[in-house]
Amino acid sequence: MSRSNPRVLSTLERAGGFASAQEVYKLMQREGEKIGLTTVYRSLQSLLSDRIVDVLRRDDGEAIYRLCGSTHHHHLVCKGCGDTVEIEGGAIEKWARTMAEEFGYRDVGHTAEIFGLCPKC
Amino acid sequence: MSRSNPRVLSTLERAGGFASAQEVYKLMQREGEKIGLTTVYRSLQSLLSDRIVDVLRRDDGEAIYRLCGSTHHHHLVCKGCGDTVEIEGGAIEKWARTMAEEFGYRDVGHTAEIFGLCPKC
DNA sequence: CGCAAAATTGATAATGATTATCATTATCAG
DNA sequence: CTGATAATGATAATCATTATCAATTTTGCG
Ligand SMILES: [Mn+2]
Ligand SMILES: [Mn+2]
Ligand SMILES: [Zn+2]
Ligand SMILES: [Zn+2]
Repeated sequence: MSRSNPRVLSTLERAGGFASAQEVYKLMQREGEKIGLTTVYRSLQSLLSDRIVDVLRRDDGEAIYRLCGSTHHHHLVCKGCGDTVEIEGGAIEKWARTMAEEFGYRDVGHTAEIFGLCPKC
Repeated sequence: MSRSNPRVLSTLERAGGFASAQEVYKLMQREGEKIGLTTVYRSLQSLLSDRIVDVLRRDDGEAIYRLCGSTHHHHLVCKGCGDTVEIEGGAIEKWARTMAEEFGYRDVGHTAEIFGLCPKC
């Protein structure tokens, strides 16, 4: 299919935190990199399916990406400022396995996210 | 500035779980209700700011709404046929509260979903 | 009741992110 | 080198959401 363009990953690293496809694209343009918006979208999708990056949604619905730690984890996201904490999800993992087994589901995965207002907000 | 059209809330109630603005609109059309898409969007926004409904995002970014008070539950979804089971989330609720408290987050909500292959698939 | 101000409505257009096309270009195996 | 295959990116299409704005309904008061 298609591989991720390494310059996209490098740019996302340099960005530090979360960045949208549009933002990564503009960043690369500003730094004189010659790349197409399509390639940025494709690369981020590829990084996502390879679990190299995480994706979240801004309040306006725009998808934002960030480098992901290697271990499986979940997020505690601030509704106010978007600040994010990576948290451990042992209880969730067990819950997902238990529920799946109870209803005979196989090949099971899950999503879980907590959102609220951080201490600063 | 503008109030929620009560028929929108009534339709969201009847829908049972989550529904997007587009879905609420189509539902009302199918049932012969005369209403504009704009009013549906406006009403859901109003219900949101009045804390009558919660909003979440689908994977594709579409905003979905649900009644705040309705019985809270989670879903076990089949990746093959789309069949869905509503499941208890007690373990999740506790996990969410614990994590939020640990990091000082207030006004906390969460999302959680399990997906896999159902016995038939 | 009249009637004008204010609120609601909804058709329509505009916005903006994301995705689909598809021809061009780069890369690779033999 | 050469044909095949993969990557690229300009462009157009999609689609949810939001902005406009004129028409309609409701409200409040003499
Ligand atoms: Mn997990
Ligand atoms: Mn829950
Ligand atoms: Zn915050
Ligand atoms: Zn199934």
